[in-house]
Amino acid sequence: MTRPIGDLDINLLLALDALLQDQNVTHAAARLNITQSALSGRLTRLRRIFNDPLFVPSSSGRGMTPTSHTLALKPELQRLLQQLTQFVQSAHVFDPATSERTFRIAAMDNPAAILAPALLPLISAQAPAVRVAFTLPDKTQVNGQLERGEVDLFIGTAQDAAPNLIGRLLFNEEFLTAQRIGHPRGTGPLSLDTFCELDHLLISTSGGMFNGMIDEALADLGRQRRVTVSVQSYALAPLILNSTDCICTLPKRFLQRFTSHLELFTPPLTLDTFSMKLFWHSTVNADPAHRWLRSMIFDAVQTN
DNA sequence: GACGTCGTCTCTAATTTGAT
DNA sequence: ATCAAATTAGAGACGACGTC
Repeated sequence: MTRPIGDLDINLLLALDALLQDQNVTHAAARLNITQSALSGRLTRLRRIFNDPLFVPSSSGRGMTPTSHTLALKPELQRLLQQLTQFVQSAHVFDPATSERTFRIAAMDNPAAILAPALLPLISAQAPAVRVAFTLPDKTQVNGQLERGEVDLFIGTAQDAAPNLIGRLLFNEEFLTAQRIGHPRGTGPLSLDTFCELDHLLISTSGGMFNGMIDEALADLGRQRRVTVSVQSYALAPLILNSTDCICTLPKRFLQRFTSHLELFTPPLTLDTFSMKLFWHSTVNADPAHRWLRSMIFDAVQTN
């Protein structure tokens, strides 16, 4: 009965490989830089694991001859050792040109829309076989996903990230108001009165809400607006603005992607700015592949 | 988290065994 | 007698576990 592979360690595989090369315990031990006795002990353990003598004394009385079982193991052993060598090297080296790695970035479609157009050409130029998956973050799950390695990076605000994550500023963001080109109310900046009279589109990332930070800012001024459409996805906003008379107040960098269809102007009230940050877990901080991906993202932000 | 104890494993050096 | 492999004894390293 063969023993479970839990008894097997890499040193035993290296011993078997050395014995196959030298077919002599003393010479193989010298190759491995251990004593003949130590290699003899390893051979004993290999024999127990494989339930086979593996090597028998040569008829000449000098050296050991591999059994047919050992010779059958040889090609797979060499493949295994080659794969182990590559596995160890891959932990220290990341080659974008040959990597087929898939990176997962959790980001709302606002920062994804800002980053992806600049980021993806940078990545494909250096790493043609690398794949990137942008996923919508579940704020209750994303910290655990980062810790478990299910997500590589999270792009969001500090309030959405756990304090133990490593975070770096990507950009500071301010708000602009957008309306479709040809809007019946005319062009140019809005007065606060007109702003409050028009229909508004609101993006509710949690879904279904009709009030947000802008409504709170208006309330501080003793004013209110009318939100007639609430959507959960940023991607819908330009489409709806383009086909209705709604106006919408959204992050500047996002809206600037759609200036061919939308007219943008400064909102008629003071709104807080916010910081968009990149977050990752400390377990991947030194990972060469992660470092490369983070550098790509910071480069992409610079070009925005 | 630091520390001590215990059991297991692996090593070396010395010795034994077996083939020629 | 010589050479090579196997075995044995003892030492050290290491992990698991319990205690503080």
